Amino acid sequence: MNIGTASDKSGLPPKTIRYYEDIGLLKPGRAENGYRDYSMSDVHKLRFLQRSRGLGFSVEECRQLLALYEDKERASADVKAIAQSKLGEIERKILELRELQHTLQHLVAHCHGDQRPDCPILETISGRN
Amino acid sequence: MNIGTASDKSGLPPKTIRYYEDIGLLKPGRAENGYRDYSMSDVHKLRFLQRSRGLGFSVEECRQLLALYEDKERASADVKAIAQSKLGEIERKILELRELQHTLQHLVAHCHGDQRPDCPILETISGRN
DNA sequence: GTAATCTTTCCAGTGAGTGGAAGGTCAAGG
DNA sequence: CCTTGACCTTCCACTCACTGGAAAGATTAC
Repeated sequence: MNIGTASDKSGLPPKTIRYYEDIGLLKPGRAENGYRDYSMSDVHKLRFLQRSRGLGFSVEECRQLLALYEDKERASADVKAIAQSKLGEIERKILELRELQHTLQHLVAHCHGDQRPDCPILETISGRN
Repeated sequence: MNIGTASDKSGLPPKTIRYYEDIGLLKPGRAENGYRDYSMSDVHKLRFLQRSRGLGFSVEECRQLLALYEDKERASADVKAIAQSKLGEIERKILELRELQHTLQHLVAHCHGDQRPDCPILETISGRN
């Protein structure tokens, strides 16, 4: 199938699919006319990439995951290690996000919402101390 | 203080601090010798940038967030509106991350982490379950 | 006094795409 | 058969938010 169909089936834009080929993630066949020709197996890999990128894995991590996916003798310990390190990152991000949420909530709570320019929280945070 | 100290205190690399100056996020003073000279107020802004960037806000969004601290002449109603819209974004980000966290936690919990070839993480990513 | 460690500027490269031009191909309608 | 429009191809440039490195000047430590 052509790249457009593969794009529809995988959820990845054609540009991205070509980019993934550029960086060696998958090599589809070529039709007589020079068009890329995607097999169902290629589409499965594209979907795999689409999902794992969406889970926050970097392209390099996706390359590793894809290799493990393709390798029937893979060790699931490798996959687990990658996923666990991602979990650590996610947790840190959530904690930081909550901190920022707190800061902004204070800001909003103490903001009069009228035309007066004074805002005690702004003054504090902008480093008067 | 010099850029190195500001870097230590803010957690941002000197390169990034200079970049933020380049794109007009903050303009430190200059010492006699031409070195950038950071005040505590500058350091607070840098720390704020460090946090908000780490949470997925774009530099343009950070510019707006920073304006909440800097622009004391702004009608506080505007300040409040911007802060509240950012709060909405933060909440959505937290929810998204929690979903991702749940998915990955579930997958890690069911992954044996041994040499057996079946791995629920890969199976899920590849979309057959 | 000299070596190590800043700091400065500028230029180039990264990751992960995205946009657009110039041209080749294909299926449908008149 | 011809044209139109939707595809497809390559290539080059651009994005964003940095990051690395070179060359040169300033400061600090022994």
